[in-house]
Amino acid sequence: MAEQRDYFEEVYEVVRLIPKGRVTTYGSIARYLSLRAGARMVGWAMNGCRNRPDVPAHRVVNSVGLLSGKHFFGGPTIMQQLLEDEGVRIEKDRVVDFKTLLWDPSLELAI
DNA sequence: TCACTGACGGCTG
DNA sequence: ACAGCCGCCAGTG
Repeated sequence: MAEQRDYFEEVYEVVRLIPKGRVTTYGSIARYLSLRAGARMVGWAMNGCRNRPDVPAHRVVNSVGLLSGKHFFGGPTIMQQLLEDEGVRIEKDRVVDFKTLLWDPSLELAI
């Protein structure tokens, strides 16, 4: 179907705005877009972004900085390598200094 | 139609 | 700090 969920596109747009070397969370995106569906649907939206190379899904982690979606990158270390290549340190599938690197659209974009 | 699952998050003990 | 439970929406058996 040509008609994707509108919030899918909105999610992709926000994800594309994430600066290199920064990360954000599913919940932050959901809150920024006022998705009452919650973070789960953001994750579901990311599932559809696998066909979209321009969407840096690796910069999206869960609320504790855990690379919960690493297994969906074709390998258990792909997501980690992508992040480390941008200067984000990963330790035990978790973003180091996650709270500092967190890029919350609700704050940074200041809607 | 019901039940279970999932790239999550918040609340409670 | 940690573990468990519930709610949220969509897809699948």
